[in-house]
Amino acid sequence: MSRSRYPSPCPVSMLMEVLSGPWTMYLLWVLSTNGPTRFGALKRRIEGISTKVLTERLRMLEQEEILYRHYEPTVPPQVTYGLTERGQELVVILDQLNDLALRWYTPLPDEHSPSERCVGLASAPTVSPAPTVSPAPTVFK
Amino acid sequence: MSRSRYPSPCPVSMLMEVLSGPWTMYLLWVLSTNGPTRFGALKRRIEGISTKVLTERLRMLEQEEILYRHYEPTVPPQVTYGLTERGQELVVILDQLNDLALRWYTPLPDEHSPSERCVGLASAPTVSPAPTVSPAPTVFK
DNA sequence: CCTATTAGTTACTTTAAAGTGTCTACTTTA
DNA sequence: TAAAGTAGACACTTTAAAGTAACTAATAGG
Repeated sequence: MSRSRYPSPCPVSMLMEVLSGPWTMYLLWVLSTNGPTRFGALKRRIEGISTKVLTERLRMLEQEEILYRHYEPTVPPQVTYGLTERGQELVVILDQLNDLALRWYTPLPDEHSPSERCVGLASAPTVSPAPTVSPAPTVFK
Repeated sequence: MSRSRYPSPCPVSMLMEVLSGPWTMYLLWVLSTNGPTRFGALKRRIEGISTKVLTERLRMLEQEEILYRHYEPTVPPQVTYGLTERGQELVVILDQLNDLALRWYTPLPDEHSPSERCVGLASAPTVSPAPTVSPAPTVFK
C-alpha cells in the first residue's frame, strides 16, 4: 500500500508515481480552480468517477500532504478537501506543463488564443456505448 | 492505440497520460543525462525493463515527437534514440518537478546537500525473490 | 414511519497493462 | 560450423488496478 510494486529511490519517480493514474491530475485541477470542496461536490464535478476511486485518490493525496481533509462531525457529516501548501506548489508546475500541453496539443484554432487553463474539462471515461455526439469525455489515464 | 481508454480533450491530461506508466520518466531521464543512445544501451542502463516495454515506450514517445529514432541499416542494424526539441522542453519542467520531489522526499541527510538530479537511479522492478541486499530497484509505476 | 442525505466501506468482477519466453534476419568472428 | 550480437516482433500468462454494486450510521423532514 505504501507505493506500488516498484520501490522508487528516485524522488522524481516517486512524485510521478503519485500523480499518475486516472483522475488524480484532474482532481488536483478541480481543487485548484474551485478551492476547498466537499466530497459530494467533487464527485459531482468529476463526472464518471466512482466513489471508490475518488476516496482512494483523496486518501493517497492526503497522505502525501498534497491536500488536507477537514471532517465536520455533523449529521450527516461534512468533509471538505483542499490543497495544502505542497498542493499549491505542485499546481504551479502543473500550470507550466499545461502551457506546454496547450502548445503541443491545441490545433491553435485561429490566432492569438489566450493560453487558458485546461479548457474543455467535461465528463469522464465511458465503458458504455455513447458513440453519439455525447459530451466529450475528459481526464486522462 | 491512439491514447488509452480515456479520451482526453484536456491538454494537461493528455500529457500526463503520455508521461504516466512505468519506465517512461526514467527513460526520458536516461536520455537527457546521457544524450542519444542506442536501443541495446538503453536496455542495459534501464536495468529490469523488458524489450517489449522498452519498445512500446520508445514508439509512443517517438509518436509524441518527444524523442526521435534514427535507424542505420548496417548489419547488424544500429538504432539510436534521442530527445527532440519537445523532449528538451519537457525535461526543463521535469527538472522542476525533480527539485520539488527532492525537497519533499529527501530526508535532508545533514545540511547543505546540493540539489542533485535524480540520484540513486539503479535497477528496476523485481517480481522475483532477490530479498537480499541486491541493487535497489528504481523507476516508478 | 419511511425516505433522503452524506461520506464513505466492503466484496466481487472485469480488463488493460506488464511480464515472460521464443523466434527472426544477417553478418562477423572464433 | 557454430555462436554471438542487434533490434526488435509475436504469442501467451499473470496481476494489479479499476469498475460495479450493495450496505452502513445518524438524523431531519414530510
